[in-house]
Amino acid sequence: MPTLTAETMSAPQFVEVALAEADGTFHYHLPSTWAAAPLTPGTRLLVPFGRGWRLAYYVRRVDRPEVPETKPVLALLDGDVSIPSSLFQLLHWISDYYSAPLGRVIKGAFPQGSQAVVRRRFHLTEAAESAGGEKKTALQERVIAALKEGGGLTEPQLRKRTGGEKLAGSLSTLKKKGWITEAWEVDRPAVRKKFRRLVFLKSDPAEAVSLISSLQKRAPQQASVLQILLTAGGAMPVGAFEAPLRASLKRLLDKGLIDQAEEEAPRTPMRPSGFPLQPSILLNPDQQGAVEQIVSAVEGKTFTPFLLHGVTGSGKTEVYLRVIEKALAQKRGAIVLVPEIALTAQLVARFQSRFGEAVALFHSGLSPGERYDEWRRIREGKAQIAIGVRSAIFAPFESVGVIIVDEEHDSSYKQDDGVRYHARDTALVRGKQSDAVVVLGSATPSFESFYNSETGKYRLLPLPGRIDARPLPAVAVVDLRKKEDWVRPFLTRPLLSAMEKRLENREQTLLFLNRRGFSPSLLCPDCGYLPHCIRCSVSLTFHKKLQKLVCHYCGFQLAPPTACSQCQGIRLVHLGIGTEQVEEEIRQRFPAARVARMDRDTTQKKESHHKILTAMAQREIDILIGTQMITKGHDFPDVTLVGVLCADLSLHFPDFRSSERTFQLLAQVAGRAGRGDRPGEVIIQTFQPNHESIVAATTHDYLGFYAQEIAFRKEMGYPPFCRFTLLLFSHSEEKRVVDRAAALVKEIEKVLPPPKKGEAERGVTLLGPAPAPLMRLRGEYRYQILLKGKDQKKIASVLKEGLNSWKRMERKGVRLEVNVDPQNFV
DNA sequence: AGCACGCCGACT
DNA sequence: GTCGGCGTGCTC
Ligand SMILES: [Zn+2]
Ligand SMILES: [Zn+2]
Repeated sequence: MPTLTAETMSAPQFVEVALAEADGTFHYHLPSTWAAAPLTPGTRLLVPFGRGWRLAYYVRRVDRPEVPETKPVLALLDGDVSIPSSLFQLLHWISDYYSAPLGRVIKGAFPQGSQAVVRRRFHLTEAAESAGGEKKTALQERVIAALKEGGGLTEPQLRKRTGGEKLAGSLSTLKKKGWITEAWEVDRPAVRKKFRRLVFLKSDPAEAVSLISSLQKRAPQQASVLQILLTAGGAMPVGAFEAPLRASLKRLLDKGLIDQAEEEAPRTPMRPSGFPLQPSILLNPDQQGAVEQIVSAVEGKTFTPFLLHGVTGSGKTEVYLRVIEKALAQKRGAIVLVPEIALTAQLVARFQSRFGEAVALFHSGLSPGERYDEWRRIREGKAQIAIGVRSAIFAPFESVGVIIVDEEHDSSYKQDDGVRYHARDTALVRGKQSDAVVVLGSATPSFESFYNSETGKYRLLPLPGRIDARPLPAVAVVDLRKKEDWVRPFLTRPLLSAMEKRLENREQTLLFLNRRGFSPSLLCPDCGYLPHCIRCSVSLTFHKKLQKLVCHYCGFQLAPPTACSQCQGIRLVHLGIGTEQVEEEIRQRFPAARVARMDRDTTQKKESHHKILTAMAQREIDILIGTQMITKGHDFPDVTLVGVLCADLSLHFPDFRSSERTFQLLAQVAGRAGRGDRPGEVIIQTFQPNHESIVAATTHDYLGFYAQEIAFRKEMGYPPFCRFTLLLFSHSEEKRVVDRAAALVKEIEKVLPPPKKGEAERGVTLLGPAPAPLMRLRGEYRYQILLKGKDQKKIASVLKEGLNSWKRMERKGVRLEVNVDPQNFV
């Protein structure tokens, strides 16, 4: 490997790069011929690393490397995509704030699969042929056999052919013995531009016409091909010609009468169809006021955060559309973030009917190719609006004018593994970095956001009225403690009679239960035993259709036992209820009704989700039962009754936000009732009819609920009055986890800032270690510690020191994950 | 991620 | 004694 030092050559160029596979950054020198290479941050490079090659991301130039000897960058691996510099700034912030390796953050900002693949290929050596007699393990034998048969193979290819999960060991042994060699290679990305062949006329239309008539007799098919081409405007993709004409096409090409070329054929996500065009509606005064304020901020091109607080049906979307128009007029991009389950065809149709091709779409249903093409449409300036889920915050605009975060309170904006960023908070930072306007919209804003609007950090824009002044639905509470009202499990007299009325009137009912499956556990009443997951500390959910007990955390499945495994009792009973059981009960109760269920189990297939929604819209369903999924994003004008079967479920989460979440959920569900011209009714069943979340939901009183809860948060010193960072330790041996967590706590305690003068509490306090609410997951024990403080900067510095200690400490294989601003404490 | 190195208990 | 698995640190 040619290396050089600062002394051996004149003015070498040094660069800092980040890798997705190794934390930190590394320094290399550029080949001297590249000195003027225009590198932009995020540019992908091939570098030597250890004994192999890696893909690396260019970060910046450095005057002087940190290490005495640097290796040279080998090649530029940039394909058709690059990251705009304004976005790179944001990636830096994410890496820093969420304490995630920069390389991994950068990797996540590129469309998946669009990167060149750097890997090694193994070959058999001569020595291996002559070393037949030496002893080898079975896996090693299989590797050799596979290589003998298949020539050079990559690791995934070998894995497939040998069935070996743990190949690494065998490969390195074989390599050491000199029986196999490896060669590094760079392969083209799996996701690439798609091309199609285009044929076109070489002559102008007049000449073509005379050509056609001259061919008419001798070669009528060729003439008709030319005619088709002429009619199509002179050019057409080969694929658009019917098969019988292809031969004539080829003859024309051979004769040189027409020509062909390759053209990119962009893959576009399915466009929703069948929705009525919504004309630009007249704004009510509140909407008008909101639009004016936001638009003037957009014109000012300064970072301005707004909180648009409007109940469901208050016309937030129309406000968004107007604001986006303004940003586009300024030649700046717009990003619209929407929670996954709210990103419906209905919403997309609305944006596309207004903005057409300018809309690029990002959601989990796209193929990698579609995602890549949509990404490039934005990068190349062909699309100005990115609408999508969490990761759409990385839309590669050079310049963003407005970022909208719809349903900003939704917890799906927080990524819960890997780089644990919060898209709403990231949106605010991107807005600040780009001098853009950020609009957070919600009917039930997160307390953090509403608090920020009270302190003046955000500008509050209330939309108090519903369009057409439709009243909010009447909400009734049914006390589940009154067992005399129970007709069937979780189906009470008041709810059933309200449903009967809807069936008579040919109106629709939504039943909401936040729990899928048939029953959340089986119980042996003789000994109290509940079947648990073998790898997680949760009971197994019974799925009737599947005839399996399923772990909702790790997917473990078990055939349902016929007898108790502890006492052999055979009277196993279902404890609690899930949507599957509700569906069964409802079908029995209302045999004539058309019943459907929408939850993760019934929407596995790609189009099933859409099918249910369409059936619902066309009134082919009388009663729809579902989980969270039914609560967002669709207008069902004929739903006049919403039943919440058990409102308590979300109250039991081990989380200081559980009251807030429950209220938000209930408000959201209630918003599904009465969106047409008929008034809606909501029935909430609960064991805690006096709980503040439920009381507030019955009166649609966000402000009252907020006032009460925020006082409680203040008293307890919970967010928004403090910040949290959660550290999660995990390992299959419980005592190691406990021990290592305690050891780190000891280290962290040394660096906690002292209390301010006159205050009892330190600037950052540490809670734990304590078992995580889900103490075991996939066979690993989990303990956590929580850092708490008013000043995020202080928490961050404690965290940094803590992580430094962790790096130096004995870790005994225990994993540590950092979760800044955790939303999910399980 | 992949590799080398050092440590420690097991075993020819 | 030395083999092998585990844990740790390093890769520019
Ligand atoms: Zn039993
Ligand atoms: Zn499990």
